[in-house]
Amino acid sequence: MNFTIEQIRNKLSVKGLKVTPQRLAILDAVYQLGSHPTADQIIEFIRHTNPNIASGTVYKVLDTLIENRLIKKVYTETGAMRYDGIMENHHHLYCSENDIIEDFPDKDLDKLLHEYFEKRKIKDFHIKEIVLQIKGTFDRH
Amino acid sequence: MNFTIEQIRNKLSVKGLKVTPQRLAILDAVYQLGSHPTADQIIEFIRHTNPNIASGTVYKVLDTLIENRLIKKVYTETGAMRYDGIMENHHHLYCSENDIIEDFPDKDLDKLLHEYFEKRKIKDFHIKEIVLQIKGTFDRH
DNA sequence: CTCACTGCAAAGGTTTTGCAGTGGG
DNA sequence: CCCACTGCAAAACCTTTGCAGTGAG
Repeated sequence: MNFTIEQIRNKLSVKGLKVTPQRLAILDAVYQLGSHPTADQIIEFIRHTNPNIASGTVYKVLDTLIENRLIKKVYTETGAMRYDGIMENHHHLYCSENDIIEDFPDKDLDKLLHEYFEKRKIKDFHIKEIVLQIKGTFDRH
Repeated sequence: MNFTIEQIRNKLSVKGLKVTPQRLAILDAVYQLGSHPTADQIIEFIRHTNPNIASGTVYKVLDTLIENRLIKKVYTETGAMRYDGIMENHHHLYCSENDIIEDFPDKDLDKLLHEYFEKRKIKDFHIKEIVLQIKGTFDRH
């Protein structure tokens, strides 16, 4: 996931958000860090180029980005929230041994699930999104 | 999910755990409360019969129960962890509007997924468990 | 120029930890 | 009896909040 600063600037503009150096840095960090960073990892990463950023600001910006559908939260096993810059539907491989979460996009699987739930309606429930938590272990890493 | 105190006592014994009033109360609370209580809800529930229990103890006992595969953690959107007494494979309906998490057992779906991943092997990853996060909204409630 | 955004610091909520004392096997 | 478990209180975490000051549009 590589976006230029110009592309990131544009993503913010399109949503009517003010383009601040902090927002650029944070969204860039989510993209560059890739594998579902925590707020803390984002702060760490940003401090290299942006030493004065406040952690409160990072949380506020992350919330704003979520509200504007530029990033997503990922539910995790540990206390800390993680953030995900990929907005296309995809699933997650969880390895509890080393706390890794990998992306698992699979169009065929999405199609299969869609067809299944077309037939198998859930009473009184309207599905918006289905995310698989595929838990297991990596053979290497 | 209704277990007698004797059954709960037995579940603990089988795992080689000491049967203490606190552990009985906590496991009983997870079963009785049903829909994925938080630690706080468990403490609240237990205090009625067990006013002196320490919250630290509750967290320790919950960890012990998880290690011994008597309960599971449920990943959630908010900061707080939730606990689940159903050990059979099942999925979850998430409604973010009212923070409800409902169980969704579905053997046919499990079979479908199992067959799918028999064919569609994930490189270097060994699947232990698949849980669907089915996100959406309840029509009533 | 103005209002949304940032920095700072304090507070809030949840979970963990250490240690002395207790009770289950 | 002995070691695992509990109660208590402090601390560690992560995240939110309020407010004064700043800067993007």
